Amino acid sequence: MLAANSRQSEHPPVDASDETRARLVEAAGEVFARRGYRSATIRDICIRAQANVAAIHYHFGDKEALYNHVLRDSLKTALKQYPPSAGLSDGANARERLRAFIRSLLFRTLDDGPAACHGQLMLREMAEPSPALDELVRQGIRPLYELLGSIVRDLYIEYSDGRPPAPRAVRRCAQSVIGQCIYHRLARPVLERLLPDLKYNKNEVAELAEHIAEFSIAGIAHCARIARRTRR
Amino acid sequence: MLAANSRQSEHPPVDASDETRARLVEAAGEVFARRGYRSATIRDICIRAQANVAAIHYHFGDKEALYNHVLRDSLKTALKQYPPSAGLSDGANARERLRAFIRSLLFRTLDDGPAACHGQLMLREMAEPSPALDELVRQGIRPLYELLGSIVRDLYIEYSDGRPPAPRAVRRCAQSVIGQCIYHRLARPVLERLLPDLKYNKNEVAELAEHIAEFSIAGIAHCARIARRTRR
DNA sequence: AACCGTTTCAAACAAGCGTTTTATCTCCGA
DNA sequence: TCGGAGATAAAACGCTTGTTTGAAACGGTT
Repeated sequence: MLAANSRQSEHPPVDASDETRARLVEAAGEVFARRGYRSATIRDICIRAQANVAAIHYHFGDKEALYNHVLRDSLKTALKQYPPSAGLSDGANARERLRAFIRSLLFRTLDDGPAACHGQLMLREMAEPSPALDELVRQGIRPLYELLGSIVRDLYIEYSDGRPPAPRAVRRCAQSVIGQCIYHRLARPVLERLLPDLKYNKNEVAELAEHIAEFSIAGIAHCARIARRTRR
Repeated sequence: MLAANSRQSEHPPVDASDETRARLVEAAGEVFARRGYRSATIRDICIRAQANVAAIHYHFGDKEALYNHVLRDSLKTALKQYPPSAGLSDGANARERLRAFIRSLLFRTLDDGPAACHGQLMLREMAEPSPALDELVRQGIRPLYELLGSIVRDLYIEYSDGRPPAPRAVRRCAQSVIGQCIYHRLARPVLERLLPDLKYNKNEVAELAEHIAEFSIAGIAHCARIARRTRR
């Protein structure tokens, strides 16, 4: 398993211009997303990538290393395509920043285009964490979580007359926001069975984002006002 | 696969008082929840149930049939333990009914006690639907979804001056509620890494339910008031 | 005690899997 | 032209898996 392999000094040849390698990562992303880590077979991946089964060992070492590459790669791609503060002017207020955060999170997790397996991969990581989740949280999720926390805190302060909010209250409101967004990726199979004419095109997702933003702002404002009353 | 097996007239001997069968279902629930359908091995299940590997073929037919039994069984158990209208008096108003719904949903999905694998199994079904999901939605999820829909509709009407609400608006609010609840089961691995001192004991879950209810009532009220303004 | 349907058991089977091996191909510099 | 490193290919290996087999154990009835 962990025995140093004898052929190369390092698993990934740092050489650039590696066509097969890129094809493998892309194909693996689709297969891992569709079937899950365990059910995905390297044979299936290699057929899609038009490569030999041995190519995975040659380029990545083993299946798990390939999976880690795919996970990192898909997160980077998704964050580049849907940055968390997309289309936001510099002096945007908390409400606008929350809207932008929600919109980008929704688009990022619901995107189903080819090679956009990020949402499904993340979902699987949460349903069944792999050793790669630790790094994923540290480098990908924690920054987003803290960004949302600061947005919610600003909103919260706004509605509680400048009083510093309890971290626990802010955290719960932030979780309410994320929950509403991620739900649509998670429950998609159920919602499709419940509402057969369900669609997630660009317009629908944008409207959904608007709803979640309105719903959440009202919720945060309400929680802040309660806090103002009870703390006085 | 589907060939009629030649030994018995029917796979499940309808005989009651079958001890091994019950042990198998219980052990299988734990293993399927922990490892997932694919990664769970019938050998592991049978060791935990102190049974022979052939027992699964004898009692259920095959692995998939066992899984379907486990799924149905865990849903039934969870709904019995946490009924969606627990502790609700007959003339309860919409706010109280929403609170009860949220509380029971949270407890049902977050319960981790032995043989309470319902939450994790459902999560896995949503991350990777199996053929059993269709029936699960029809018999388990749809009734809950419709119950929540009627509660939200009542609340909505209350805040929009008796005007009949748009089904789409009600649906979105209901999804916002469910999303906030299910999130905590889904994101548990992430939240544990983000907030190392996270606990989900009875008190915490009850407080969480209270937060989600307050947050949601404010959100629904806000959406209803917007509708009242724009429809006039 | 003999019988018979039900249940359990140890062992084997066949398929699929990740991985490894060994050989071949492809360039490019000497 | 040769040599050799990088990359690909086909085949096989060893292991785990779900399933099946055929016999043994059990328990009640005649």
